[in-house]
Amino acid sequence: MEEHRHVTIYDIAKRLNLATSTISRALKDHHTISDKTIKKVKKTAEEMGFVPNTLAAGLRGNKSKTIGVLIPTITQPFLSSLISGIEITARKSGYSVIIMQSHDSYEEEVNMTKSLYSSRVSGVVCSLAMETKDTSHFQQFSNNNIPLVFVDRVPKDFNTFRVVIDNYTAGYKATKHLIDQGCKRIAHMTAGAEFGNLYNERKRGYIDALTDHGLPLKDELIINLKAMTYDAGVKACNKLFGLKTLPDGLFAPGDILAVSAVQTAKKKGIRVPQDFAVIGFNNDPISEIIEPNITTITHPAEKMGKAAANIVIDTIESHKEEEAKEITFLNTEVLIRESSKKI
Amino acid sequence: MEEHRHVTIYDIAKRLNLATSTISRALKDHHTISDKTIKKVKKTAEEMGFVPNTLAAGLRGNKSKTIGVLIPTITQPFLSSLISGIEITARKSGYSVIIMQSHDSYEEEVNMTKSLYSSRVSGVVCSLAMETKDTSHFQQFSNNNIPLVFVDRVPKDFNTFRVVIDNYTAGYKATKHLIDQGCKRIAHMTAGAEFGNLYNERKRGYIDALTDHGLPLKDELIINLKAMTYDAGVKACNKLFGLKTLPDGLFAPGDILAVSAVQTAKKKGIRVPQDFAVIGFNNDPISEIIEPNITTITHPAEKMGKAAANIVIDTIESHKEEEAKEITFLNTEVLIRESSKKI
DNA sequence: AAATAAATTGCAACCGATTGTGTAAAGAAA
DNA sequence: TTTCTTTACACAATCGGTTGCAATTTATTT
Repeated sequence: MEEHRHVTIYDIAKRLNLATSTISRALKDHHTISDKTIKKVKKTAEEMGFVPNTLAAGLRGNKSKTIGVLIPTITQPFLSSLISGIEITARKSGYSVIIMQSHDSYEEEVNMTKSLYSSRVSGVVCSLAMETKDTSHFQQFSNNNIPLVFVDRVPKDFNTFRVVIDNYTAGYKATKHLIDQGCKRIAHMTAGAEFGNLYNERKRGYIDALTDHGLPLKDELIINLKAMTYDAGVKACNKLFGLKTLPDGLFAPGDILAVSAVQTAKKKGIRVPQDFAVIGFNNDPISEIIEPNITTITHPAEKMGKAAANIVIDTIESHKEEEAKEITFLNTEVLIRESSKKI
Repeated sequence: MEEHRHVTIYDIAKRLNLATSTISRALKDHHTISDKTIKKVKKTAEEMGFVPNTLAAGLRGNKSKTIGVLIPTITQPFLSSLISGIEITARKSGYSVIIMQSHDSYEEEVNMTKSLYSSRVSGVVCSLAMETKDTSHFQQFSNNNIPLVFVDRVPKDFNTFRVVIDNYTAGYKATKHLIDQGCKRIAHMTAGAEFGNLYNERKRGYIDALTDHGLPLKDELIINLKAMTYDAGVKACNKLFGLKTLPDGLFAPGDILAVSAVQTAKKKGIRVPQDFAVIGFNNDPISEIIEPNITTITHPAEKMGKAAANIVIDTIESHKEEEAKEITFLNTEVLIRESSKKI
């Protein structure tokens, strides 16, 4: 195999008897270069098969036209859609996307922030690992003017951009929907106190909705899960279905949990939605395939990705030093399907 | 906000009164540097908050410790698992992963290969876009000694590494399984002639299995789909269920199609598996959640990703010029669940 | 103690694009 | 024709690690 050497602007310069600076400028339509030269340079570059070396450009400018994405895992519908949104938006503006999975480990997350910084990413989009309770490892980005956007699972005490849904309101709406359907004993699953306070917020919404509508809050109906998995959901349901008085509704803060509930109920002969109305969260693909279809709260994953990427890019390209680090709230909706339709 | 300046090896060198070359070598435990110096340098680097600039290193060495991943889309269980495998393996060896989605567009794919080349990725893992019929845009990698591995949807006439499953055998096994269950009229869905000959292979397996077991091959039982979507599956099933003699089995080359078949059958009052046995492909999460559970062919996505990444990394680090570009076959299995159990 | 070998560290070019500043050429105004 | 502008391009430093080779110091041998 012949060792082709990469074609550089030096090669073009030599061929055309021009300076490399002229080549560089001509290739990006700099106004100080004549049209004639620009045309000539571009043509020659094309002919010679020139492909710019972004490493060199990045080194010089100390930025790489790259967005780092740091998330717990990509094999999860919500997160892969999120990434998809980021990638599509980034690409439109000529940015590449580097992906790293923390697998919900704090230690990995810390290492990965170092890697990303080391790669001189132009910006970072992150959804925090479950384990993370301290975000000082993100300080290096803020300190060096690298835009940082947290998505979905965000820290509460860190001054950066955030793209989220209003989990409190979503939780409230979900619960209210069940109440509207006539449910009186609505169960809820949640995750233990966590740093990114997403499940706590949903739970707050649940509690307030109950209270506002004169329903009692029963501890036995709130199940704390360690993991948001199918099996954990089944276990929780078995506990619920073991109560003296059964619940007549469930607000599950994740579709996979809702699915496990629907199926566990079926097995016990509990009819969904007649005896037991279920609402999930996320609008995962499975929620509209399972039978009965699951009523859920939409979670605009791809939109959130696009929004996050746009914030990163805008911040980079606006060159503003001190920026207002706003929180972007995206809208969620109750997507009514069969699993909750009592009326 | 104060503009922190990145700490460089020059800063460390100045502080310790050493040459930058010494710093550089000390940081990577070069044998010509004394232990004392190494320790001193590392300690100072740590104190000063030094983070190596991989762009600079990459520029010098003309490689970026980055693996480019070019796939149709990441929001698909098989592909996101594939990426996950790549990312995990890459990371272990200190490589980053850049993701790009072609969205099955040939034009996008071409542009993305340019981007990847421009970023001087150390290697590339790719699953071809549906539209792609010509792979000359990948030549730039081969020409420049950048390892290229195709996964799953691979070209047949391009001399590179490939990581695949044996689709023919898988198709054969799937069909054989239905035959073993007593099916006599087995339907099949497939995709029109495509470049990455994956569905054709599965179909070949289907045909040979029928033939080998003395079953007639009926054109009416083979449905050609344009897209492998739920809706396309429903439509195809309606066609099947409109035949004078109904099929008693279906080999769907994707779980989503199998799901659509199971549900369509249910609606028509056709019992699965008693009247109609179904086997899918991929072992997508949904296949074990839907009721009845779907018998499927395992498709080791994460393993394939790991294998592909390992090939890339091994090739880079072995520095071999002329390498045998083998095809790696990963194993698939029939995962028997309820949707096919007639006996 | 002299000489040779071995262990350390320094020097400087290099990767390739970018960009501030300087200069020559061409055109306009005086 | 001379001077002042523009216009078009060249020079050279720069980004920050890496690495071949030279130089210096230290250790070992005779």
